Amino acid sequence: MIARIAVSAATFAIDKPYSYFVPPSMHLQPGVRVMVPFSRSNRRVEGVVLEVGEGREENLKPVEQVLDEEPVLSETMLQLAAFLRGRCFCTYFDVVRAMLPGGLWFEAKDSYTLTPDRSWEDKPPRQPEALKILEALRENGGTASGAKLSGLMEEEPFDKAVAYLLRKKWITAQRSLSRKTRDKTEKIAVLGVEVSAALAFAASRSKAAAMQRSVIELLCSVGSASVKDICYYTGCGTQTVNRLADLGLIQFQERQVLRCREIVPTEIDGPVVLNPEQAEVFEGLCSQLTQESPGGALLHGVTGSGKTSVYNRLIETCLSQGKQAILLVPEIALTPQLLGLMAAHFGQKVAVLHSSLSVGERYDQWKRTVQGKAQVVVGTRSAVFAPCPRLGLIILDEEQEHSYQSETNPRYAAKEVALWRGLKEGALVLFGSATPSIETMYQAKTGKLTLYTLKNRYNGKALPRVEIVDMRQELKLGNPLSLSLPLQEGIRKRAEAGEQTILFLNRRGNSRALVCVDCRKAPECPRCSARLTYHSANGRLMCHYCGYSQPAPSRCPTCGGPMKTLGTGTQKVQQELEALNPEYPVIRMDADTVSAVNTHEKILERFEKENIPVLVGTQMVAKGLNLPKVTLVGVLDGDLSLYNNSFRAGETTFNMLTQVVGRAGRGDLPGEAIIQTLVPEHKIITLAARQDYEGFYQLELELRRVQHCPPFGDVVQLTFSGEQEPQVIAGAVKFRDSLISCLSGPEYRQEACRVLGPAPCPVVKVNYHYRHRLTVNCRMTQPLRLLLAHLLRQFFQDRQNKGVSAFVDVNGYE
DNA sequence: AGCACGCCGACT
DNA sequence: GTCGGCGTGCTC
Repeated sequence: MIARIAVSAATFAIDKPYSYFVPPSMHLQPGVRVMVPFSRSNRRVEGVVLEVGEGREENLKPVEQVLDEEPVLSETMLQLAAFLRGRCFCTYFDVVRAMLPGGLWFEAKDSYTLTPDRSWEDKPPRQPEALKILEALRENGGTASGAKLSGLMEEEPFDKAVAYLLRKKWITAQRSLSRKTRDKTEKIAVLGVEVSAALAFAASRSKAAAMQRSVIELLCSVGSASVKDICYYTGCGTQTVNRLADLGLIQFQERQVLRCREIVPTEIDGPVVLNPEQAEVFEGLCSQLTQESPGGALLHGVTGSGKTSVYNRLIETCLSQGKQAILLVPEIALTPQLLGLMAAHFGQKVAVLHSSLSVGERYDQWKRTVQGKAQVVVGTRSAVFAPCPRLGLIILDEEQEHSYQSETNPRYAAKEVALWRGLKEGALVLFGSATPSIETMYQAKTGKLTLYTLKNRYNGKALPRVEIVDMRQELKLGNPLSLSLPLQEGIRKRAEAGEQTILFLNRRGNSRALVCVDCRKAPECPRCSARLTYHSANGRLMCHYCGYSQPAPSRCPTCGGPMKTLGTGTQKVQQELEALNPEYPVIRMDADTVSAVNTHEKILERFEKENIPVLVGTQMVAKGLNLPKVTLVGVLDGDLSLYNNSFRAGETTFNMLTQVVGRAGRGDLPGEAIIQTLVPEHKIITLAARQDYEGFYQLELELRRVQHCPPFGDVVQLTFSGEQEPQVIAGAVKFRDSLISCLSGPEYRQEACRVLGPAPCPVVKVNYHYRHRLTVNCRMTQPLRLLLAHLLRQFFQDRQNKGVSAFVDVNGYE
């Protein structure tokens, strides 16, 4: 018997099913993980069995070890892996890694043992590292783990020294595998000595140990802190903390990690009741669900139309047929209500996969799903791989959100995976949205998906009235503030009536820079071409791209001038408001006010309970809010997202505006929205103000048609990255040239491809890696996909591109 | 990528 | 002679 195996060590250039000989005593089936020898050195690597069959057994290496009793991947999942491998330009194993929970993986632990040959004691080796290792082993009773030994020195000399010692046969190496599952405890550091002794020690340390001193000082002032927090607040590495523990100054304790968010089941009174419109949609979906091959559907329902109730009833129906359902949401943190509702309705049958789950918990949920104990899986993107044995339904809520597209290898689109599984496993795939993406709506209009529409709000209330304010006019009228006169007036009126207003700044809300007042320069990350972000929580500057951190300087490093923080603008708005209406309290929600303690639910809770008149916030206030007393919503810079040059700029802006406007008037009181903009005549803005999705769709679709963008064409981005910028560019140019020359060949004649670039990525340097990219505007057909895969393989095999990596994004969001 | 193999210069 | 650096080629 031979087995075809996807091997973890295979890179993109050499990835394929590798054949291995199955020893007669071994029982193997597809989907189990194995250890196999690989490459000339026969190092043991992990693999997944793709198929088992007869074949020529000569010259094959044997499968060494079986890691699972039962397959961890079903036949369908293996097929899906093969499909995604071709789609995402990645290896089999990249996909397998995405499909399985982290807790299933094994960690190789090396340990080393002294041999009886102690000749080195008389004639010590010249390399100091080698001697250090030998002595450490002797002290430790002859055997020690690799982790402990490598902690004594830098990584590279360690590897060299070990290789040398193995060659000399002075030590032997052993490798053991253990489950990576870590429990949900956290390492807490406390002082091991008196505060005065610790401070004395800190003072006695040399300048070089500044980190140790700041750790001690931190612990003296707060008593105890988790190692993670210590690293965050002082900027030290874990090795500094460990060093202090070795010196006896601090001790470690284990503490149970508090689960980030316990899901609180919503109070529900009886079963979900649908209004006539919902009932009609539900009937349609239900009959589709019970078909042999249900296909896909799009539920387009205005904000507040009660899509969730339809999901709920549909999941119920699915379960009653003895099948399982997957509900995908863009971001777990932003959908507490939905989670509560699911927990209330389905109780123990729900498995929730959220990002703050520990590896072990994730593994438990995965197992419950495999065994069919969890019948409803709720989670983010990766939950689309949930191993449901009898899948009946996949729902993607807020289908237009870009979090459904993976930005790391494998760069898969959850929508595509959902459709593939639906087709293969006979499950209904339902996309839901108030503002469907152009591509999805196009599919619905052309009959690939069945379209269902909910036109009315559940409570029968009209959508908010929207007013557009021309900010150029405001300037002419002599109003220099970021709040226009109509908005000021609106806020005042609501406050007097005891109602609430939300002001929305169209920013990501996570970047505050520190800028020099004199020379206007902001400190940049030494590893990236990006500004450092100021974190007021620890008074440090941090880099969002690579994690670099340094203490915030009080003086400008270039000119010595005073430094000032440059916020997201929320602070400025707050100040304006307080100057205008000193009697009304205002709360702010942005990167600066949201923290681990002051979570955004807490801020919202305060806003609601204390009936604070105004909430000013960034994008984080836009989603999933249901606050009945909010009757006015103001968007301060409605056009901002129009100015990025992605083909989705119009769509993003329209979605954002619709979403924000929909926050007003959720209760019994009618809502109103004010959009401030510098381009009041812009079609996207006026359409959003009228809440005219259909008009927006027609406009945008025509634009996409002319630009050959989805759904009419594809935008492929090939990104090249490496430490040597000229080499990266040269590699990209070479790739472009061979792509162009291939495209001029006869078999690609009819493919109208435009190849642009290479151009530097918006952030050129990340962690010392320069990134440049090519943009290909084309129709992503199978031949073209194969061509790109072929050229990529060629690229990776080219010695001149050593140290340069490349990846492909199809219709990504950057 | 990772690792062995082979060729070449340096040093005991 | 032996050690270690570096270029080359292969991975069932």
